[in-house]
Amino acid sequence: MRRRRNGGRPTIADVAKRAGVSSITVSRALRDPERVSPQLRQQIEEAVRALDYVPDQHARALASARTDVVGVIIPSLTNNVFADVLRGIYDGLAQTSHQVQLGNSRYSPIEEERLLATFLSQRPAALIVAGIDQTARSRELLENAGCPVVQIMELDEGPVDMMVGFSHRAAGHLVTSHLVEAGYRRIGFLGARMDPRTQRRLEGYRAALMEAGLYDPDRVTATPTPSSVTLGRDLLRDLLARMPDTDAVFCINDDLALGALFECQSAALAVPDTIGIAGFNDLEMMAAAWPALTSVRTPRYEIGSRAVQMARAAIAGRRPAERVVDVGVELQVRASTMRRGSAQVPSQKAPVRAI
Amino acid sequence: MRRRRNGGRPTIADVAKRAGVSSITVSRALRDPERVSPQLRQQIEEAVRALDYVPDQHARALASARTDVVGVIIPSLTNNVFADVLRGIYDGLAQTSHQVQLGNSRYSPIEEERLLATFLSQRPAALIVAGIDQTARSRELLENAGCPVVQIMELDEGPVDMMVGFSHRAAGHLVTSHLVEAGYRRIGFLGARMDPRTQRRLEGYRAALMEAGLYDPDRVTATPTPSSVTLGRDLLRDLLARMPDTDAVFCINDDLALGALFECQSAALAVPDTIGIAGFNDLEMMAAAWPALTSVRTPRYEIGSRAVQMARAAIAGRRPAERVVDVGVELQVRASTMRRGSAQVPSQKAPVRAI
DNA sequence: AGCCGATTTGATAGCGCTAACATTTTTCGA
DNA sequence: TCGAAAAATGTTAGCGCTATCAAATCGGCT
Repeated sequence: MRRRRNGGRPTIADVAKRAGVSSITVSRALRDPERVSPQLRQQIEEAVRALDYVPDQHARALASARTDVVGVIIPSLTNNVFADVLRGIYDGLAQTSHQVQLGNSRYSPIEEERLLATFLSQRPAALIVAGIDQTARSRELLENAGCPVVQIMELDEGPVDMMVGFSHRAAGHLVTSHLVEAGYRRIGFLGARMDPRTQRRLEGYRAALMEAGLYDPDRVTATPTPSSVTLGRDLLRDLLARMPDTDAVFCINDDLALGALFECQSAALAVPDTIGIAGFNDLEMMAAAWPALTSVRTPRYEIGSRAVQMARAAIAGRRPAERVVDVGVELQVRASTMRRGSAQVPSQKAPVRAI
Repeated sequence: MRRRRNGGRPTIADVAKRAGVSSITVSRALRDPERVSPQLRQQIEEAVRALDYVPDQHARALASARTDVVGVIIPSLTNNVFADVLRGIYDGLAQTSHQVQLGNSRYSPIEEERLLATFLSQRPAALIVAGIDQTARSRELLENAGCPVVQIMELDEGPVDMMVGFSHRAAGHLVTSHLVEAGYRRIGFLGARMDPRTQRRLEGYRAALMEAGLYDPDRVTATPTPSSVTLGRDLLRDLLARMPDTDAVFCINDDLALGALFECQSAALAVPDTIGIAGFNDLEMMAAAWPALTSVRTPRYEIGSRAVQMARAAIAGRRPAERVVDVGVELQVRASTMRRGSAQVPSQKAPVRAI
């Protein structure tokens, strides 16, 4: 008596025998029910239920050189932004037969390249990767991936395949313009990590201030250090030490903005009157802060679910017509940039959309 | 000419031919180098390098009924706590041949059970699951998993296999006792989500106040709603409306604590003098807040990396002697609970360890 | 030298599934 | 009613790897 290696689980042959058909018919009934007569289909379904049959992913992958795995490569696991994106991805894939293979590149293009190579060796059904700043080799790997590829978080003319995101440059421009319109004139910049997306927000900031004739490079405070609330405090303190007349700051993300707020509180600087503060991403806490903090709402969950949606369509052979999707952003103006006596006080009810 | 299904990638047979050995020897050289003579081993390594050979995971899984996949089931992707744990897990597995299969149970035991069944059908090398409150069927699945199982986040007498975490009850007791010692007498509780771990922190709170003769069930404010900073504000507002003389709150997590702080700021209640605030987890922002917020440091990253470490040891057949590891917690006393004129002001340099 | 056990290497036979082609059955227009 | 095309089902042959057992080689000891 041969011992089964798989621990006694029923195989497709068991189902076939019980349903009185050949195993290939079972395979078809499972994979492509349309191609099997209703009669047999029902018998097979019954047998599957009776035996509690679960197909073996590995055998399928080996035989068909295809898998149901969607590879996802993001630069950080702890960044709330990517957590939301991930949630969108997982939710989008929850009721399907797809599984997620998650890779953390830790903001390293080299690590990203390594992960990409590993993932591709497993012939994924699709790939979702963050950003557009892959190494040349990564780009090459993606182009020859042989599966749908969705780049997320950003917007660009030349996607490898598909793309969902928004323009960080435009978003940076949007916030900064708002600060100008709110009456601030000596607007600083607080940046951390300074990954490519952050750089583009800085570009938007710079452009907006140039247009307004208010740009002063000395007000840009940026560090490669990973972002944190504490860092937000430190950066604002530094900036104010160097440029004490700074009357507003655009913070590259909400953690820095929260840190800036705490720093103002500890230094007894009135927000928004002495200093205006704007963040980026509009995490949930921004609306709850006191004063509530202005930010830019980025549709992170939506990016994840749209990416999955596009990937699934492409897997099914129905590549979407629009290969680059701009999900846009919305400026959420709150108390932290509503200066007393400022002429322009946008309504909180009417968020401004970028692009 | 037969076309290869795998897209021209070299197989173990190609490596074998090039190295002048049989394929089984290559297999052994890769899996268990000790069992192959140094001579052949070197030839094989060279061939692997020359051909850029990467083993096919699926073929291996099919042939050996084993995989390198570590299944991880957590209740939330967006909760910072689990993000840190995950990072520990990914880092611990980064330089190995293991891969992570991540499942999000969304705090639903039923969903957890479903995920467990799916994961097990793929014969993982090990499983890491959050919590100890599995359904009976889940528990049964875990007990017959046929692979190492590590339960994380909590502590319990009866682990399925191995366990890494800390006592939430003891931690809740620790913070609450601190509030008592700091001179607070009408100490409220703010809770959200109220999953099993949260419940146990509440138990600790209750026990500590009972011991001090200060327990008042009316000061417990808990809701099944998922936690958020805004919710922290709302809960504190509710509590103060009902029990205006409340002089401190233990918040089930740092988001609620931050919300409580903002609520106090907006209502012009002095922290820590009028109201003391303590949180849980000690996220990075707690130290940066103004005033800095007292919290309990939970070693989340460490839980992830220890879990991986134990799982790997067990996979290698060296099950650790200690099957239940208590990573402990540390009370971080900060300004938010340092009442002016209070006799007892613990030094920030000497955190208190629970258990 | 000769023998035994240990070590190293190889041949064979699948693991559970599906691609590719073969065969049978059904459908339907002329 | 017949025949050709379409639809449904089956047969065969692997996918790339490893478990299992068999064979060859080696070292040490009498």
